[in-house]
Amino acid sequence: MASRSDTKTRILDIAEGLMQRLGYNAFSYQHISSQLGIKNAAIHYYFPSKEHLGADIIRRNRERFHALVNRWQTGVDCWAQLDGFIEVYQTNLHEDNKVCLIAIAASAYYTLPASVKKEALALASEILTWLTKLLETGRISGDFHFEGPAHYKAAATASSLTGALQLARICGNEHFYHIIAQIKTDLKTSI
Amino acid sequence: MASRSDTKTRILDIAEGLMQRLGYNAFSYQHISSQLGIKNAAIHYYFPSKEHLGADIIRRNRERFHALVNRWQTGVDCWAQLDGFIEVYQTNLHEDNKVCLIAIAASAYYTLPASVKKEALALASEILTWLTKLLETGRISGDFHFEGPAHYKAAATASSLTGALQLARICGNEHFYHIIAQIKTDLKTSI
DNA sequence: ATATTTACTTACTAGTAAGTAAGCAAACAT
DNA sequence: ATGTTTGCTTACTTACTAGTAAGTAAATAT
Repeated sequence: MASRSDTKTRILDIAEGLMQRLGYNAFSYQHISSQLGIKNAAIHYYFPSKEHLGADIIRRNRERFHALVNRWQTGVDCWAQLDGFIEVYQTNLHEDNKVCLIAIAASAYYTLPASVKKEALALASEILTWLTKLLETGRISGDFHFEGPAHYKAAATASSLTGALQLARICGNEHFYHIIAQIKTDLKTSI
Repeated sequence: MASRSDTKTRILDIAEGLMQRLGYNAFSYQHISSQLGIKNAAIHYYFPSKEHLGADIIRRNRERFHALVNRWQTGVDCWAQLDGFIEVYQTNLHEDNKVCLIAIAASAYYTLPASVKKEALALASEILTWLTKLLETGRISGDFHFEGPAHYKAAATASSLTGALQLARICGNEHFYHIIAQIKTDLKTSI
């Protein structure tokens, strides 16, 4: 008998991968159960509905993001933090061209159960808040160069990263690296 | 008896809206037929499979894009062209927070039939090619300011626009306008 | 006037989706 | 040793999916 947390974590791992590859509406309990070698109903034992599963997947992603940025709280320089953040997206690219959960949630938004929408908003807000602070701090310290409100630049940068993974799927992975290079170039360009 | 082209066009109109709102896997023949007041099988008469329908939706979008940019071939200035291009996205935002077909195709990419993938690639490539030329021309004429290869900047800009519609869904429409403002600000920032 | 094509509808199939109820063996608690 | 909880499986339901085959009334062609 596997321990509760083991199976639950394995379900989340597989479901997260499927969600990022296939989208919210195209992945199913059957995909998960067949990959895990258990039965469909076993997933319902841990996640009564797909809504619970979907919300938990995004929640876990949020927690991972918190853990990441908390490690940087004390004196990691701006460019290193930006690179660390970009690395998350690059890892998704390398892991079977996964797309970030915000893109997945957004494109299926009007079919999502309430709690999944809510988690998606929390994730997006937390990323934007953090990125805004990073950009503002970096601009003050002279590390980053851009005009306009920092939260505009944060939204533009985040949406560019989100879009980069999507464009990479359709047009080829090199487009991801081109976009990263451009984001960095733009932040280096002094006025 | 409705004429062939009337019904076919109406199917495409409704299906396109559903695809942009719900995603490729969440919209169904039943959604279309009930909205149109016809039967499910009538759609199969015009579009034997969902693959045909999906591919035709994207193809029509490509043709619309061609028609748009062809009107600009003779001496419309760079900023007017960029504004015209952005307006397409803004129209999607206003029409029930539709997301662009590239985002829809990307997030469901690994569930898409071959011909739909192919059309998505064609659409994305054509947009990137056009935008690259516009940015390069604008940089030479001194209208746009940016560093690095024009096709890098085109990819970054296009992915930012694609992402903007998605972020708007989750976080609120104001984010779309912030991103547009930032894209324009960045292109005005001289070195 | 007759034959054929067009634009559908009716009625169906096979597959898959999420979700549930009941049972059962192993682990654990007392 | 006994009872209870845990972690599942078996077996099922309801709903919906794309897709098909056969039929039909109106429009068109000859």
